[in-house]
Amino acid sequence: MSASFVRVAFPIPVEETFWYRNPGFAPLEIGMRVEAPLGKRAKATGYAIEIADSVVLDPARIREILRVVDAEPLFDLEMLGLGKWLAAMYHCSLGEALSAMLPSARRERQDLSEEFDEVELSSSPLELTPGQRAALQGILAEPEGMFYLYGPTGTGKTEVFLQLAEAALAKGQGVLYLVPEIALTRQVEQDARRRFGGSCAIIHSRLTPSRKLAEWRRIAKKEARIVIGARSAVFAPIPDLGLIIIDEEHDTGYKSGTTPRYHARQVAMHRASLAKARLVMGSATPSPEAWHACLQGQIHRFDLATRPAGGSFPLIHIVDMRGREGLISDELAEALREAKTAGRQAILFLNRRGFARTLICQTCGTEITCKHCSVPLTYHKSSGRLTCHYCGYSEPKLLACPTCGSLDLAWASYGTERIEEELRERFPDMSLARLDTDSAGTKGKLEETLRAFRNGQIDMLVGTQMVAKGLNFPGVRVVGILMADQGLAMPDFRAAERVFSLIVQVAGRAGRHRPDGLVFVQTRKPDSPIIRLAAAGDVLGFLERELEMRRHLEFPPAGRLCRLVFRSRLAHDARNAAESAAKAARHLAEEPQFADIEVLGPSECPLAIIADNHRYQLIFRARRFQALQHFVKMLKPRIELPSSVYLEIDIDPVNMM
DNA sequence: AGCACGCCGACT
DNA sequence: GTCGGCGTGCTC
Repeated sequence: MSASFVRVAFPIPVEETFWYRNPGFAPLEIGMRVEAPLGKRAKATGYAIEIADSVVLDPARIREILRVVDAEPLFDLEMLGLGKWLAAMYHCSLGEALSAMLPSARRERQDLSEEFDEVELSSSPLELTPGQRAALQGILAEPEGMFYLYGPTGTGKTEVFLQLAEAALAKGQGVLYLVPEIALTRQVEQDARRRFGGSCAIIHSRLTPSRKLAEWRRIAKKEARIVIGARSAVFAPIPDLGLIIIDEEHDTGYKSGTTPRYHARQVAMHRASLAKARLVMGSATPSPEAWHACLQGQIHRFDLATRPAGGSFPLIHIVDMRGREGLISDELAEALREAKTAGRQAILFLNRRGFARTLICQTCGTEITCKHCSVPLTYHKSSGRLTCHYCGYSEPKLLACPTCGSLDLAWASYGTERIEEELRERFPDMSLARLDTDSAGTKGKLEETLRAFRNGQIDMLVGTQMVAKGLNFPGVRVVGILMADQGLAMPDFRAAERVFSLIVQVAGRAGRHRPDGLVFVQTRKPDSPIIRLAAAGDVLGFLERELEMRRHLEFPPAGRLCRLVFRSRLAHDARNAAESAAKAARHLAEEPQFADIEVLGPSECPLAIIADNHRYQLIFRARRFQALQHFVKMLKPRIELPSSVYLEIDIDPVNMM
């Protein structure tokens, strides 16, 4: 029997895959990981993607694999196909694609003991509103396709999702339930566990690798039939997939920020269509992309309008903060006191953590910025340091301006820490907790804060986006949105979309169970159409306006974008590479087949330096996605990069900074 | 990516 | 005179 050969894809930014001889110490199948020498590296872990008895390659060049990592394959041919699709779609290597899809544990987990907490299977399906019933029946009437549940917070999308899941499970189908971030898996997990017991699996990137692999195996073996997870769970190996749910569809957490920069919604669409499964998305503030697809008839939309828990939509006031001192308006302060008197609670939202966004020299105007990134440092009073929210660099608080030596340094704007302090001074009799990534710290503390707030032991919760998403607190009457226009001025065409959905989502925290919610939108831009539409809860108005603007500018969904970022320690290298790539791109775009392609740039990225890397960008815009993809594919080998420059390719970029 | 080779500055 | 900086080139 001749020695067999195995083709291996490595998670490196290189298109090629590599053949090795298999000495045959352990059984080897496609889908297993192997260790092998690679170039000057003694060993690297890659994925077996093909096995053959012979190869057309100089035998002298072929090396042997060192070890087979897995006892059972991690992926089958179907998943391999998905990996190839992912690599082609997002212009990365197959190994990089597989590495993003698969768990990375070095060894199989031995003990599966702590798997299940005892759960009572008490909760049964709830009575549905007419809107919920129409959606459920409408979706179940179609064997496959894409659907959207559009409805304000509290109108019971989750219950429809759960009943759809129940119907799929009853037919023996697997279910994938995606949520935008890890913090939200717990709530859905509890609901689903109560309803479906041990057939749930949880997948997200903060599981330990061995735990993740154990969940992966349970899913592949059909021991778990409903998978709940954040972005990466979209790759879970669910046999007979019948339903994919995307909760909070508009959330940017579904877009990966590292190579491959995939969008879980895009992957889910692809998987659903391959598996002939239903894809059901939902949000109170749909993304313009999804809304456009609804209008085009690609997605079938159902509207939910009433709150089953008996709440009603809150009364929203815009508070003009121009010419006012301090951060809490008198109107809001009064409402906070009234809520306290009535035994109710309040949430204050500010989308910036820390104490203050940097120091500004009052004499020369110098802003204290990060040494390694082109962003202002944020002062954290708890640590007494100025910290960079991009690279983590921090330094002690300065006493004098580094430019002119002036001692007259002042805080520019606020963060949640500073609000917390101001509120403690102003409302000494009220209890207060802060919720952001700094205060969350350990997992236990976050959950303790949330529990205490839910039980009414805390009067006010101050926080960043973390308070905005998915959390359901029955006692909340008042919501204050501080500096609501913050983020609108960002040089990013999605800035309006983000500010709008945040305001609407935060406002939705008020009065979910009682019809007396009060929301204060504090802003220095009370006339901004975005703020006005958000305060009016006019989601349709916003989407109409936004889609009109996107059409006008040919931004997504009217056109599609691809963004190339060239980064290097050396500014001129990054710049030169971007410029020569732009030249090559413009040359290629002259071909008739690429008449649709527009080349924008190169230009410095809005965040010109991150962690000492200088960044230049090039943007391609096209109406036809196929043409754009083909263009990037043709262009890539024509881009010459010095090894000091790294190129990031971002299809449908979400973060334009 | 990661690892070694290779050619120019400050040290025992 | 070397130690070591990180630019460069390659990976079955």
